[in-house]
Amino acid sequence: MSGLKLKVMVVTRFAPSPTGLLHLGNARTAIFSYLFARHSGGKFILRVEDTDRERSKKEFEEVILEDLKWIGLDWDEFYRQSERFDIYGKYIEQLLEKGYAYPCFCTEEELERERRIAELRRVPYRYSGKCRNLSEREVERLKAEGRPYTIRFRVPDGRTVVFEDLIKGKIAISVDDFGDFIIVRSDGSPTYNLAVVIDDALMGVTHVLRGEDHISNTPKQILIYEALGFEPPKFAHLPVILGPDRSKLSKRHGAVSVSSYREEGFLPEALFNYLCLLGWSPPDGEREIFSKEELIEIFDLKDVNRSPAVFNLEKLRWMNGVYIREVVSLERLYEVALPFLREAGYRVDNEAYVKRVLQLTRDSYETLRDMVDRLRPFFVDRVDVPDRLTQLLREMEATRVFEKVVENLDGADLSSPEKVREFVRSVVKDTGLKPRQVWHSLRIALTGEEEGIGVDILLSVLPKDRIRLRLEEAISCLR
RNA sequence: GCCCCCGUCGUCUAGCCUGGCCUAGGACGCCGGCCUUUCACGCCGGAAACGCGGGUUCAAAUCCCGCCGGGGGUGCCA
Repeated sequence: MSGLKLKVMVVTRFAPSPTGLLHLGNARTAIFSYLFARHSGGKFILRVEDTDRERSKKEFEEVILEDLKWIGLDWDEFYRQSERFDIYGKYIEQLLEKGYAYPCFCTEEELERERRIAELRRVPYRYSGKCRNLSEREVERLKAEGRPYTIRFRVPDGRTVVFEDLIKGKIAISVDDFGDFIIVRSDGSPTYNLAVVIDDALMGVTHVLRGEDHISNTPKQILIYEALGFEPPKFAHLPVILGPDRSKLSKRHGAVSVSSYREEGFLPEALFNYLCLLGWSPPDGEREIFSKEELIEIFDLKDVNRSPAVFNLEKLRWMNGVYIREVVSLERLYEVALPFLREAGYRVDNEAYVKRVLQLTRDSYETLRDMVDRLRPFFVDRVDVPDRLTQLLREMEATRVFEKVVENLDGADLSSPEKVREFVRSVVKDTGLKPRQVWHSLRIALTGEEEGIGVDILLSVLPKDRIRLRLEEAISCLR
């Protein structure tokens, strides 16, 4: 602690609504908010925005929290809006009393009709203001009748709200573009625009980082801040993430949830790193691989791009490969690989063996899913050789190779890939066959496939009894 | 339709603020070569961009204007 900074502590928050899985775009927003807070030694708050009782689901909340933790985020405070309704109630009263808001008895059908008419006439839709000036008596009467009502914010006429966005710069929006908007639903629950303002103000949020799809909400919120007598925070609207067709990344582009990437065998470190590079770039140099700690150190809003970025799975895959082969420790790789190997039904009780295999093969797969396929020969007892390849073995006179190997197996030193190559060279010499033929024959008998991991690596870790078993099986099969 | 935002290789981007160092740099992907027991990995090389049109200036990717293009919003969703 330098103790020199007298600035007010930075407080950011991530506010997901539990109406679906954690989307990559939201995950990136969360990451940027987190980095920004941690960079300045500030506070990062997680707040579940579940005011919409219809669509919010507890299961989604659980998965979102799990995904946030998985990707490496931690938070200092946690809130759930559904538990704060009484707080909102107090402020709603205040707005009503001071005339900043009023009850609206228009039904959804009525409003829907107004909207359709506006669309037909090709004019921008705004609430008509029908209930704006209802007398107190009228209001009481309608309430007494039991008519359901919402509460609308009374937007001041002719106002243009201007704010300085930390990423986009100055943004000015006229209130004519939206009109009086609903802040309390007819079931009494506050809408997003109201709850978000009260919470951000009460929680001391200083910087609101969110997707740019929220830009149009910002003037509404600023108006509420003013009506409530709160100081608005700074806003930073992040460009959205696009799919390959340049429309907002969504389900129809395929996997978009953090959990699906976890299931596909991506490492959280790699996904975190990749997401940071979408819309942000390091201030100097051309490096792309950064740890979370480094990102906390160098992250700055001024380096956030203003334009939307297209998500590129190929690059994510590449980066994941970089993490698998050279960034993470063997210990860490073992940790993340184990569940995948287990799930595939592989025998992984021998930790040293699994680690040996991983260390020798880690430079040849980009995801843990790929790894599972790639490592099959290391973890199964026997392999199936398709007829086509059995035929090929015959043509290559493979029996001679296998017999020779089995014959010399006991005395052979197969302790390393180098030693294996030495051994195979002797087999080549003894059989008089071409090196290619020998290697290829061994590959097919040992893996049942024509391509894959290096045979030298395979032979150097595979227990001799398993080598013998596969070769003997191949021999009998060829007879 | 209306409002707002954005516009450098196919994609992510550096450069733009503070014009000249830009014959525009890096990365993914792509193509070619090397390595090699296969596929990968690795190494070497290559193709590939300042949306268009005006203006300002000795000089513009960089500043100004217009156009075009893309995106987002337009909910009793967030």
